[in-house]
Amino acid sequence: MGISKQQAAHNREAIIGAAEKLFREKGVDAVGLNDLMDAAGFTRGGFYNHFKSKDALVAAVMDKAMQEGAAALDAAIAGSRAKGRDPLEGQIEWYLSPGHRADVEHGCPLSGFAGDVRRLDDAARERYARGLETNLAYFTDIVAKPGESPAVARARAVAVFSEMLGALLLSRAVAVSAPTLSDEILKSGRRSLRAATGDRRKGSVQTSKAAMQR
Amino acid sequence: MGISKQQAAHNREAIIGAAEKLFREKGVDAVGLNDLMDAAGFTRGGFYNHFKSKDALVAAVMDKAMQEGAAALDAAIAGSRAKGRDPLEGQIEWYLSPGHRADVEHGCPLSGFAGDVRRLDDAARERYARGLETNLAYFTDIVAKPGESPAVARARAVAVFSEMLGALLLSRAVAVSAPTLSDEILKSGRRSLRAATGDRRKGSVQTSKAAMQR
DNA sequence: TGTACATCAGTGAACGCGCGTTCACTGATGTAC
DNA sequence: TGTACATCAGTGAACGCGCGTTCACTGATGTAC
Repeated sequence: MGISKQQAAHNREAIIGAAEKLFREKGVDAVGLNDLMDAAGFTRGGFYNHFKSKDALVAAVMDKAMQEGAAALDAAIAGSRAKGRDPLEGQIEWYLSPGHRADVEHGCPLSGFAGDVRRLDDAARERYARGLETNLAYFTDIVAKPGESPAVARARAVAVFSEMLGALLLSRAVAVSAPTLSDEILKSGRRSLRAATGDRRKGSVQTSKAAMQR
Repeated sequence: MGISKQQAAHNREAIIGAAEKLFREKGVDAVGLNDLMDAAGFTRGGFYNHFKSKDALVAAVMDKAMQEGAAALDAAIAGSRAKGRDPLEGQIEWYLSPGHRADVEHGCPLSGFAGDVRRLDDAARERYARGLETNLAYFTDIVAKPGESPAVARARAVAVFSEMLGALLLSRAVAVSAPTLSDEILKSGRRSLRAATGDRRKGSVQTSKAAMQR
């Protein structure tokens, strides 16, 4: 079964794609290479033509997830600005929505892998940390208030994102066993974050312009 | 090797204790019954004299962890009050401390199991949800401002705890690969929560109420 | 441009290993008389 | 109170299974001439 280089590269991406989906859904440990290769449409043995080991795949998956996450955030911010809406508000509404709670697969990778990272190997953990750093840079941008020092904006970005991620994780943790509580967590998070960031909008012309530049 | 009923009950607790430690540290999936029974000081086979299955053990461990967590929180609140200190501030300082970040084993079980819950079986998930509910009841108590409606206090409790848990999880996720960022997350969380709850003492009830309602 | 051959992605059986669980066995504990 | 026996916690070998990984093999692709 000879295969063109182009096709091979395409197949490699298919494996990473299938892995990302399964890893987020079931956890890295719980997904076997057998299931994985089946899902990607190949037989077990071919895996090692593409990756040195399962750990190497995990690192590649983390890379892809973080890159996609950053691209999605970037696009969402640009979209909000194009419509004259506040990007931070848009993020909060989406992040703490029932839709995002249900869609671990395509949602924020920082939340999707939050439970696993601590136990993954060095390469994967490093990529996660880099992804978080990128994410916080975006948030520093969109939480900034006019005249605020970068350090203060950054600190608020960290706090805001912590609350978003914490609420989403707790909400997901009890989504099946306590759906009412799960909804309540999302709702309280949305309200609290809206209140904590809402005063930013008054005079936000300056903000968004400044934010655009950096 | 006949054994007294008392000794047997004691041994059962030893298994649960060893399991709790290992589950939190390595994750439920990653701990085999072999390792587990070794750690508890017994041979593999005896496990099934005490538990129907690994899932049954997981539920028992979750029970114990949540019970201990609630007891510790209760004691900490009582301690703070006895010393005339603010229990919420005490909780925030402890929760977002480097010590708690490092001590997954004995720390807050809601954070320790946050990554695993979604994938555990019904019994374990239910106990986690009940533990979270208990925890939020305590927090509603300690975040409450004079004259505040219970619903508003509850919403703030959920938001405050979400931020605490999110910051702790993110901090732990990058503790090895990005220690500076990890420290920064704890620090920003402490500051943000102190600021958001500090006005409670000065009795500026009106302001915060208005802020929460919208 | 056409032929000969090396490359290498994909196959599927097999490897050793550790998993969760079962089992026959043991012997002190706890109970019935 | 003393004896006879059922109970059941702990033992350690064994079960089938799926894991991550290796391997010899295949055949179309890509390359050298």
